[in-house]
Amino acid sequence: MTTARPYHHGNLRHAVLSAAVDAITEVGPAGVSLRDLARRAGVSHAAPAHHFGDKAGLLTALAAEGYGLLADALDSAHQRTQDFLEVGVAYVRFAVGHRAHFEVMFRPDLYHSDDPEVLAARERASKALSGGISSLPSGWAGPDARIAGVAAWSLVHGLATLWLNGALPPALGDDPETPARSVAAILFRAP
Amino acid sequence: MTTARPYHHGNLRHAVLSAAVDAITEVGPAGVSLRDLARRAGVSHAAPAHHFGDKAGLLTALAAEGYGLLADALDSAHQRTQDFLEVGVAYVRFAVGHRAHFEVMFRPDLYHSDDPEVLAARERASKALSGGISSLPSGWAGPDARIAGVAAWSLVHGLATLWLNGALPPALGDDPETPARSVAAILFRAP
DNA sequence: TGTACATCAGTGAACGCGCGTTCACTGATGTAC
DNA sequence: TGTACATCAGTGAACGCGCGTTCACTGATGTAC
Repeated sequence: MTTARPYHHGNLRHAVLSAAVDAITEVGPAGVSLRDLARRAGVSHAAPAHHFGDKAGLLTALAAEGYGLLADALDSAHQRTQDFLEVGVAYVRFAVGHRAHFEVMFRPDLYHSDDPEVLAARERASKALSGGISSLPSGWAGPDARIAGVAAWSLVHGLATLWLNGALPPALGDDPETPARSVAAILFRAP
Repeated sequence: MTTARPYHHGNLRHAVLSAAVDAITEVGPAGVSLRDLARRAGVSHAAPAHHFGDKAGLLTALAAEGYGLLADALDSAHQRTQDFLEVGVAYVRFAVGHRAHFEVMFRPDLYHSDDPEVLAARERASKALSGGISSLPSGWAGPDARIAGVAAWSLVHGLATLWLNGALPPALGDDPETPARSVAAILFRAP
């Protein structure tokens, strides 16, 4: 951050991605325009396209970053608590705390979902989530661990999505971690 | 459907809503334009706005219709099977079979979510879903029936959303009802 | 240390396009008499 | 049964706007000598 704005921005990539997070939080991933991001970042309107190619390229970078952050959050929760329930809670916390990333990640039609960086980060997040199943009481997962993983993922993903949409009853309070812990406890209680 | 196109369309409302379902299925709710719907419905570009006011008005009608269809589907499944697991499966079936309606319904920022018709239909769908909890083995819901309802809703909503996003492993097959039944069975097994 | 030059990140004017909205209009339909 | 008139659903030309993209350019930086 120099005082006088130099000709070379220095960190245009970061500035545009950061503007994208703000804009997406306000208007959603589909409503964002490259010109608006340029305005927010204080650069010429053609700069974002110059750097990212096009809007899909920008959102690809954001999705990859998002999957990386999610993987970090899940891994950290797992190592910290050794409790898969808390991994589920971390998933919900990530979705609500990184709404823009989360919304882009699950709209593969908006970005290049076969981008190598995206694939690698997604694989890492997927492993962090499904791998945690093993820390549950033995026998919980039942005969099909894959289906158990889908159930756990669906539960936390659904709760996060409904929460972000404002679809859940206001009586649940302000903190999504509370209902997240409650519903996860229902799913994960011993069979 | 008369042979020569008359000056008065006769059922512009239905024609535009139907075009909207097609368009949303192709490009998502945010990507739809009134001019495109007019083209698809074979009417002048100003006709949709004339009838629905604006895009939010159109999507409001679609959301109300969607909540009504969902309520019907859940009620029907409940009465047919007396099994809440099958109500959950019906939820997933509705989401996948009526993708356009489903996607609009859970984007309240795109329409007038306080519209009386929307509120009434949503209330009906909500009752159909949470009311079914009572058909579960007594004691399943535990001390807090509201949280149990949130868990059930989150599970089926999450599965439907992940399925529609193409986020789930292809190994699950082509029919979302199979994993829906499996994950619901995990959640609903006796405590 | 100084000079010349290649590189390339970012600029800004210009373009064509599809959009929502406006508004005077057209013509089909329904009702009063 | 026929005529006059009000209503209103839908038309189509016109507008201004923000968009993505193109492209010749500018100027900062790094490297060779």
